[in-house]
Amino acid sequence: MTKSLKARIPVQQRGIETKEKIINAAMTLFTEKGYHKTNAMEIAARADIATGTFYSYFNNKKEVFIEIIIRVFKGIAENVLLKIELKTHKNQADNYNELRDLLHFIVTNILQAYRINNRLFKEILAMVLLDNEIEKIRIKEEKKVINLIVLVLQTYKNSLRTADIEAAAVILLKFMEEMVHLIKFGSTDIKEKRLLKEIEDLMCRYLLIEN
Amino acid sequence: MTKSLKARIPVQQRGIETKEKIINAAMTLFTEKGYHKTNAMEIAARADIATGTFYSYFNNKKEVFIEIIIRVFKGIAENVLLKIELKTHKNQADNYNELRDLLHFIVTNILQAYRINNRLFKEILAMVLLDNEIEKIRIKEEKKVINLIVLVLQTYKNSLRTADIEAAAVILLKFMEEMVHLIKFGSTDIKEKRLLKEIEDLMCRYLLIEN
Amino acid sequence: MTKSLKARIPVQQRGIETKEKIINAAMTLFTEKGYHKTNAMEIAARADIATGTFYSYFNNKKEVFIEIIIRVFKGIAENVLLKIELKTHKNQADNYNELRDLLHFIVTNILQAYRINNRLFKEILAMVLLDNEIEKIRIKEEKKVINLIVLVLQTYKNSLRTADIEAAAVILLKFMEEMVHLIKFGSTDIKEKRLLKEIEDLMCRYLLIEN
Amino acid sequence: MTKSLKARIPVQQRGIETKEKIINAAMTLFTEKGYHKTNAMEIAARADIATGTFYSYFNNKKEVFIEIIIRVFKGIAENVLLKIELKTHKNQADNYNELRDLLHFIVTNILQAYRINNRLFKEILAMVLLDNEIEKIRIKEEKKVINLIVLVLQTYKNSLRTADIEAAAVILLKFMEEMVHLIKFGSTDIKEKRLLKEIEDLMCRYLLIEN
DNA sequence: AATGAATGAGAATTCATTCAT
DNA sequence: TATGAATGAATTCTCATTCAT
Repeated sequence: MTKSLKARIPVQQRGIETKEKIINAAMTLFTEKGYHKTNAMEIAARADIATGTFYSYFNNKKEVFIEIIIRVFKGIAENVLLKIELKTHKNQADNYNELRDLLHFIVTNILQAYRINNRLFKEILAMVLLDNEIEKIRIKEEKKVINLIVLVLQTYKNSLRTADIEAAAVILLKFMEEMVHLIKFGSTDIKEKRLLKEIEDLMCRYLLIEN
Repeated sequence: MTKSLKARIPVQQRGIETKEKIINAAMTLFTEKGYHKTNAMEIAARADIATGTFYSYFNNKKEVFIEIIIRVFKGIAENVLLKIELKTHKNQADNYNELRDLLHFIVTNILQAYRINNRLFKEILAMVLLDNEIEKIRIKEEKKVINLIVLVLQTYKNSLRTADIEAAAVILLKFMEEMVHLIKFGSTDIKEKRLLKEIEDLMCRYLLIEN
Repeated sequence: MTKSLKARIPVQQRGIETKEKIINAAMTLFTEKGYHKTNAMEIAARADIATGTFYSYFNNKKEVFIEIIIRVFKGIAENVLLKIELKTHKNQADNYNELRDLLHFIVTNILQAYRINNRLFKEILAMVLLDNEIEKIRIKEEKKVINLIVLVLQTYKNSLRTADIEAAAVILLKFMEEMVHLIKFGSTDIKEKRLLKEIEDLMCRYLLIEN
Repeated sequence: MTKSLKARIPVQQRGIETKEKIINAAMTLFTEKGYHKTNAMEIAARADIATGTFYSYFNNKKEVFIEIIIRVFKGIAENVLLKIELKTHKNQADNYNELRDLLHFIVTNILQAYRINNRLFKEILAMVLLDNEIEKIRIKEEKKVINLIVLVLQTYKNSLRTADIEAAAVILLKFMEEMVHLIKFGSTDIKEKRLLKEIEDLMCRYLLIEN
């Protein structure tokens, strides 16, 4: 805790590059062998720096992982949420088909954004479960997304079957997350297309008033 | 593989009791401080046996954890699935209200069965993500549940909106799992009652033909 | 194989000295109490370094022993073979007495080179028998010596009774080795002088044409 | 030492059979995986008895090995020495050819007697080097053989070039031992036939007066 | 006598982190 | 600031032997 003051915040170009090298090396190794089986010396070796240098930039292994996790979360957020926001604002009509379109667009974009390696992603999910600090980061990021979903849903208020928008937002987010994991990393034999159809049907039937 | 032959299979009553003591001690410690922060010597100490004795019954810490995980899975399965099966067969009419009742019954029972400690459960979920061997066990258990869900859904075929029962079963299971985690261990401020209402609504609207 | 990459190759003077300290400490302990009864922690303690430091330079106890064995082999080779080579090239006449002189010179020099401690030597011999990797090193070194003996014998071709120089070289090497062990570490009561006389007689009678 | 009183000496047929089972199991395992890598529990398991039973018959692992070593030594002695003794006494003439015949007979018989498995034999040789107790047993057995060789040589006194029969006996025994190891377990590419010719030549030239 | 469960000291090894140069 | 050497507590795992039944 007090220690965290120690880690250097690079200002010079060289320092920034070194930090970047460390993060990339760590990411490669976490992907290859997992977080727990990677150690600081290896990361340093892979980044082509001395062990001591590693500890100039990060106080410990976990800090690098947190940095990576934040980037992954941010990466997905930036790629997906932004697009959704834009799409939403362009698409103000509130009839069934257009909303169905929007939901399709969202699911498709999330799936596209999950370009992350299976192994690394599992490591991140596990770490979220095992480490309180990282769990908090996840919750914080999640809150942002939930807020956005609430906003989007409110835009279409009149077409919604559901009154409790907050609860619906949480449930929808969790559902979509789980579905992305199922499609991307799941063990089912069912083809993506079939799953996607049911997923969209489920969301539409739950959310939208049909005529 | 070859090593696994080493683990002793107790024949005497005394040995069976010792193995049980080890499993209980391990479960307590995994719950208290997590799997990764518990070591074999501690488990032995808590079980009031020698370190060597631990290694007579299990080749390593992971093996005890697998034993515990299997028991947890089995425990949930036996407590929930059985009830569902019984309920299903008693309730053959296929009108909307009765099916809604059944879904309510299922969700309620799953929630009741998840009496497991938060910490231990997170450790198990993390382990499923991190360890292939344990992932396989999970997948195997999951397949059984999916098959049961398929059976139940087929019983109510005529009342279902959904044609693709297999896909629906997988999606429903994942959804319910995630919702249980959300309610039991989630970080949302939304009260259980509100969430439950939306969860049931979602499932009914997705599955059932309304009149 | 993959693991062997782990062992640090010292670049700084300090590291080189540490490695040397470890080898010396190990040699002392193997001599004092034997290889099997010495453990890595003891070696580290004797070398005045931390246990971990030992494992920075060697992956395990065996690796230090291999290093020592190679040095012992090389030590004998350098001390003996070189002298023999020099002597051989100075001594080109091929009459009986000069050859007898040469054989005497060789045996005497080998005996002098075996200044190694009895205990350590037995440990090495045992290890050659027990460990394939070390056996291979021995065989490799032996091949070099046999080649040299073949060369020496060929120089004196005309004076030899034996046509099959390769077979003779192998047999002579094994014989000399065994005789050195007998004299240095053997349990016989017979005095070195008597043994040496017979050993030289044997070699001369076997090898040389008498007039 | 005091403990040795504990080991049961079986008198009943059943006990004798159990002891025999243990020795056979140990021999198999020492052959398969070496002495050091075999443990008491494994031996018991292979012999189909309980661990405790093992310790009723032997005070420790080494005792079984000693028993095996003695049997191996005795086995070679009985198969070889006896034959040599008989042959010697039948063959009293002392001319060159008959002695050469005898030497050939001896070498051939020793080679035949070494039917022992390579691995086990190396283990025994290593143990002789590493363990004083076992070394003593070897020395004792060797003394017997040396005495027999002395006796045989004295029988042919008049045909011998060598005056120092004791020294010659020791040297010859060591030489023959080494040659058997070379032929049986050695790493040379040279064919047995070539080696045997040189070995016999060597012994004859060393020992016998030629005309 | 036989069984197999239990012991526990001890060995090998790792690695996050600090420190001397 | 960078390097890489050093630390040493912590952990896993083994196995000869004893003991309770």
